[in-house]
Amino acid sequence: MDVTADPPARFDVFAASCPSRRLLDTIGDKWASLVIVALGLGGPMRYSELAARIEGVSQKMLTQTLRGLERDGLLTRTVTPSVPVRVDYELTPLGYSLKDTIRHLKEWAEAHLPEVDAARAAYDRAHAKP
Amino acid sequence: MDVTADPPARFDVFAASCPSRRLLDTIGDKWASLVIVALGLGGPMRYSELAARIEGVSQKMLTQTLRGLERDGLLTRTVTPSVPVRVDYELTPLGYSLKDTIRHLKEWAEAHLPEVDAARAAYDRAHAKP
DNA sequence: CTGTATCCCGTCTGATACTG
DNA sequence: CAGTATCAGACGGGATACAG
Repeated sequence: MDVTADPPARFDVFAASCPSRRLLDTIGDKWASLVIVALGLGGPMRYSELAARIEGVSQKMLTQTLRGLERDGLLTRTVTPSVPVRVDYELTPLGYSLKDTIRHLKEWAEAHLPEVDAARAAYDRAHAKP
Repeated sequence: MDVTADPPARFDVFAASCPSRRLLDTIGDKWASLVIVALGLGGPMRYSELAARIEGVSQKMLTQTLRGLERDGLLTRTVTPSVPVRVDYELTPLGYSLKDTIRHLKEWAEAHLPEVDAARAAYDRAHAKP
């Protein structure tokens, strides 16, 4: 291995190529974060349970999201070849660690979202068309 | 104040109408989070400084992002009517508190992104076309 | 310097229909 | 049950031109 070729070790979030952008891709994904929270709450869940629990997600988006999270090593997909088939999803330790991080977001939201709402209302009032 | 009328106090992240979705809209927004980090790092910054610091952001997106954050009460916009005009942006206390939350994300990223990369590589290898 | 206004294309998403 | 395939519409976001 060539030690002279390892610039990616440093993080520069402002660089377009910073890997941290990919984390935001996951966290920011509405469905991905909901899947993580759901699995973090109640342990393994079946496909259909997730579909029922997460309001508004389409079949396509759920599948797509699960594939992405599986690829990133955040959850495992277990197929039981019964009839009909049964597929369970479960967070990996990596997935659990991310869930804890998401919990910080949740706490911030619960603590400060009312302020954001107030700020929005004030802003909209000030900029409303007369 | 009418205590009988406060159902929104409970959070159900799985409900389509949950206010927490709006937090993800902000955090997940690539440019919004970068603006917050940038301002959290070096105090107030001018429009042009932000544009220079945040690699790859277009004029349109920067302005749009700043307006959104201002509306949410996360930063203030101060216009100095000189010639040419000067505009400074600064985090509010609310914005600073969110910055701390984003820092948790950053720490997770630095600690675990290599694992995600490894997982992706393994997944892609396993699913590659032969 | 700091925006606003338009055009426009690629991506994302949701329905719908079909399969192992 | 748990997906895959396909298509059309909505939307984000960049490039460009122009204004206060």
